[in-house]
Order: sequence, then C-alpha cells, then structure tokens
Amino acid sequence: MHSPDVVATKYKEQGRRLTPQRKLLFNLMHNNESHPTAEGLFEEASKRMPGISLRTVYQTLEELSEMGEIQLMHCDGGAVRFDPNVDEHHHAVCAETGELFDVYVDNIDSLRAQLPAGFEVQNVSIVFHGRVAKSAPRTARSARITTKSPARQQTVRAKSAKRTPRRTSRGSNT
Amino acid sequence: MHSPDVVATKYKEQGRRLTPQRKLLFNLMHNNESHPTAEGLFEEASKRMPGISLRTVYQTLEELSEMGEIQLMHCDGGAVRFDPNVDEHHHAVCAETGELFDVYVDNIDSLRAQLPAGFEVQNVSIVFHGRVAKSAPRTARSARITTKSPARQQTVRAKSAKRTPRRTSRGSNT
DNA sequence: TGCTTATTTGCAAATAGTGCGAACTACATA
DNA sequence: TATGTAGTTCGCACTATTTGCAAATAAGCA
Ligand SMILES: [Mn+2]
Ligand SMILES: [Mn+2]
Ligand SMILES: [Zn+2]
Ligand SMILES: [Zn+2]
Repeated sequence: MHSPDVVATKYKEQGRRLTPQRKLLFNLMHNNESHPTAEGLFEEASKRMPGISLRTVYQTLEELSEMGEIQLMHCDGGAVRFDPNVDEHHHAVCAETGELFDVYVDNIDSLRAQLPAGFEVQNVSIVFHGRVAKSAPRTARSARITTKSPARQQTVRAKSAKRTPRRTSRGSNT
Repeated sequence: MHSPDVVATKYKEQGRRLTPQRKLLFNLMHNNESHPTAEGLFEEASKRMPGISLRTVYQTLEELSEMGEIQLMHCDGGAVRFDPNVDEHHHAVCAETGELFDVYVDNIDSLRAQLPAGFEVQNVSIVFHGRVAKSAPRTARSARITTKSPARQQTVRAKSAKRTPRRTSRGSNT
C-alpha cells in the first residue's frame, strides 16, 4: 500500500472525499504487517476515534482493495485478513497464535504440478502452516528452517517426510 | 477416505452406530472428487433420503474428519469444502466455476522460501488459482499446462509468465 | 421384545459480512 | 464565509455458515 499521502491523492483524483475516518484507516494500514481483520482494525481505529463504525472500516477496506492498495486473504476460514503488502508474496501461519507472516518464495516456477487438463494458472498462493519455535532458540539444530533476517534462504522441509502412505481408494489402486 | 465398508467397520469399533444416514453419506463421499460443501452434500443426500437433516450432514462430516477419513478446506472464504482425498495433495480452483481440482506436486521441498526466524513448517498448502480453458479443447496448443491424465508433469507457469500463447512445448513427453 | 444410549433433528444462537437508506459532511462554488 | 450537493458514515436489518442444545428417535445388545 502506498503512503497515506499518496493514497489520499489517489482518492481525490477519483472524486472520493478525504474524511477523518479514511485518513485514520490509511495510517493504520500503512506498513501494517499484522494482517488484521476488519474487526481488529476497527478496534485499533476505535482507540483513536471512538464512535467510528465497523461498517465504515469494511467500506474503506473494500475501497482500498478495489484500488489495488491492499489484498484480501482468506486463510483459515475465519475472518478475512487484510494485507497492505501487494507484492507477490506468500504466508506462514502460526497454528498457535494465528499470526500471519509474509514469506517470499523465489522459485515458484520450478514447481512440478500435475494440473488438470486445460487449466490456466493465473496465480499461485502458498501457505506454510506451522508454528514459531517457542524457546530452544539457540539449540543449533532449531535453525533448520531459515532465519528471515540475514536474507538467507532455505529449502523448505515440510511434513513431506513419510506420512503413513495412506493408500485408500483414489489413485489407480484399491 | 476408505471404502464405505471399511469406514463402517471403524465406526463400529469405536462404538458408533451404523445409521442409514451415515451409510448414505459414506457412499456419497467415497471417491467423491467434487470437494462438496456441507450444503451440496446435503442436497445430494436429500435426493436419496428426503428428510435427512443438514445438521446430520455437518455432524457426520465432523466425525469423518476427526477420524482422519476426510479433510477440510477453506479455500475462498465461502463454505468449507470436504475432501475424501487425504493423501498429500494440493488444489487448483477455477475462478469461473469455483470447481476444485486435486493437484499433485512432487517437489515442494525444493521451494526456496524466506520464512520468519524460528518458524517450524509442519505442512504446506498450495492453491493454483486460474481457470479451465473453455473452448479450444483440441487446438493442439491448448495443452500448454499439463494433461493430468497421462501422468505428465509440467513446470508451473503462473502469472509470472508473459502471455506468449505460442509456446507449443507440450511435445516434450512421450 | 425391551432397554439403554447413541443419533437425528429442529431451532436458536454465533460469526462474519453485506444491503439499504437516513443523517451527515467534505469541499467546490458563489 | 455561506450554501448546495453529492459522497460518506452509520445503524440496523438481513444473509450465509456453522455450532449449541435438548427432545424425540432408533441402533444394537440382552
Ligand atoms: Mn467458513
Ligand atoms: Mn469469511
Ligand atoms: Zn502478507
Ligand atoms: Zn482435494
């Protein structure tokens, strides 16, 4: 999402008005990496502007989405989460806290997928489900996954292990 | 999901009773590749057993899920879709029809992702958003993406591509 | 056949939004 | 600065999904 000022300008250019509610929401969403829900954003906004309506929050989020300033995410079936980061990126969800983190994947094109015949892929979304290691921060072997900070990358090591080969109906087998 | 008979046996072993409703639902879910919603399954079930309750459908789906016989999917924020395929697989969603297709990806481990520090990945889910090519079914060049049937695989070519619908690369295989 | 208890069902309630219109106000204009 | 008007806000009803609850029903065993 662009800076509040830039968004404000875009709003005016489109004949939209700059209301205190909108300005506040622009500020709350800008650089917001928490992927808040409408309700969560509403609570934050209410602190600064008691009386603001949840309806207005939904409304403004919808506008920002239509303007391409934010993205919507349906991750776990709960409330939609709004993301001011519209760059191509993916997410990691902590099963414990529900926190959402941005994840950049640079070689999606290398995936070998058996897509249905005639299916034209427009966009791929990847969600890494897991959890943030509570303690054991320096156990040496806990750093298998990647430390985001040093811009270091690492091959994913998901559950892909050897889950009991559930050979039921589906495949050609019986 | 195991065959209706096997599931029935598991039910008895757990002290659960075999009711006509459950038997019907086992049959409707077995080998069902449509990833139905509770409501959709309820409609199907109602044809065969008028009067069955939507509540019972939800109930039974929950049981099957707890028993590991089916999987739940929250894909677009709408109703949950139930999947009797519990093998490790992913999905392709047609933006037009909402249809869900199973997609097998065999090299997830090769993804280079910048995960947050200390994040332990337990499972990765990939969703290919796109659409099934309407017409042009046999135009020879329409097979760019992969024909699921011949167990042929293809490198994903998501939106990252630059729309060059002329690449007749599908001949690479036998 | 009867009993006991699991199951089914109808209905209320919870979630997460959306549709609508009356009241309100940003802001261009005089 | 006052005024007009169309864009906004906001409350509220209403939809869509799903879950909670308890009375009515019915498997499965003695
Ligand atoms: Mn849902
Ligand atoms: Mn939702
Ligand atoms: Zn994000
Ligand atoms: Zn599936």
